[in-house]
Amino acid sequence: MTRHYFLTPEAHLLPRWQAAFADALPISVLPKADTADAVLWISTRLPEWRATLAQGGAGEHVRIVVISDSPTQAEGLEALEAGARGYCHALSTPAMLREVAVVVLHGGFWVGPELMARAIRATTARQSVIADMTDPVLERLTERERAVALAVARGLTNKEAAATLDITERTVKAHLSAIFEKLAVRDRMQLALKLSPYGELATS
Amino acid sequence: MTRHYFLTPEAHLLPRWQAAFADALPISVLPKADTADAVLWISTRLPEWRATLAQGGAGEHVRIVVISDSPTQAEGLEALEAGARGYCHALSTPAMLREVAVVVLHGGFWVGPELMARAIRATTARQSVIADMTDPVLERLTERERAVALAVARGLTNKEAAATLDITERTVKAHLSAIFEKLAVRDRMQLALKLSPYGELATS
DNA sequence: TCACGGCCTGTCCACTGGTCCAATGGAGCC
DNA sequence: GGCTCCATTGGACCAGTGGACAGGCCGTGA
Repeated sequence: MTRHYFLTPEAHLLPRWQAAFADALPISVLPKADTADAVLWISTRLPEWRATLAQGGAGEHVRIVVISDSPTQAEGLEALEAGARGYCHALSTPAMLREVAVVVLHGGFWVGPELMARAIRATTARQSVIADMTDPVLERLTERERAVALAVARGLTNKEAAATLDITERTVKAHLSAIFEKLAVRDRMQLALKLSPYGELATS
Repeated sequence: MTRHYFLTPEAHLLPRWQAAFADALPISVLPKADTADAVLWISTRLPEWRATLAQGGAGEHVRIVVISDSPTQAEGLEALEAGARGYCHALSTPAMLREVAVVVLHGGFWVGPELMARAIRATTARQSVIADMTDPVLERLTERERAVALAVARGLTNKEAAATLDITERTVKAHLSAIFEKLAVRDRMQLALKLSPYGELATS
């Protein structure tokens, strides 16, 4: 049988929680290790909910759902990052709570679609930059200049860039002059700042 | 009743798909609008799976799960970004497929834990940095050093930093030496790279 | 063939960046 | 009063940077 623990500062159940799960248990501290499947509902009204979440989710068969009186995207992300499998409104209807329980007990994640969209977007935005070599800034440079620009923006000195590209330090300077001219920057620092979104790219 | 459509190039079912859902239907083109709940399983062996996913997921009561013969995180992110509610291995066991179906039909997302972790990490990394003013890196510096560090990381020359902070260029150098020492970086470029997450902060 | 552009290299020079050594004044602590 | 930490500045010195000017090699296209 699946147990539903509700961890709140007041250690009592809201009527709708009881309506959702007949066997709901109000608690004020983490329950003992439970062999059976269980859902641990943690309220964000608990000041130390983050810490509790972090320790409670460690290698257990317990699914944790964070419930908030006023859900925000930032808070949701925190909850998920800390190991929660779900994040929802504390005043969700009993039917909704049961949905959430079904999802997390079956290995899924329950988050708002907007939150999910945001999480995904942030992830892909990062790598799309990496994948996208034909940027307006970099495409103005020749292939060799691009290599020099990335090396320098990575923090290498002229000598080091020369070594990695197997050319003379003088040549690096020549390319740099062209780069500064084309990108309208005065020095390597401004170049690095202009190319900062490509930081991950340059490092790899 | 829940319908399960399997969209593949060959338009035939694998045995395990049939084992998972008695009413599974093999298709080669998008089905007509379905009023009932339905799960649309799209195989990545379909060359145009991205496009199909994008148009198929538009405002329907159909949950889309992308199945891949060789799942990767990048592909998973693409799928989720394009509107899929789940992403899993095409050769998952029937029991697993049923789990996935339960989750997505109840409004959840089914993604690998690693994938989820990555998505979350990418999102929170950016903003936690901005929100967190007392970072281990910057808090190792004195107040004055911090100001110099941010100015320099912003791309200012020593002379300019001196002017904005209303001190001598010589003093800027002194602070910089201390900064390089404390943060264990060799020059202003490395400093800028180390502080690059603070770019937004420094500019403002 | 000649012109043009990308790529590579060289020398000379002025400026910038970074370090070493050294010093002063102020704030806080035992 | 000593003592420590911080901010400030100075001089000297050398490595790193960037510009000016000049040349060579090679491929494409008029």
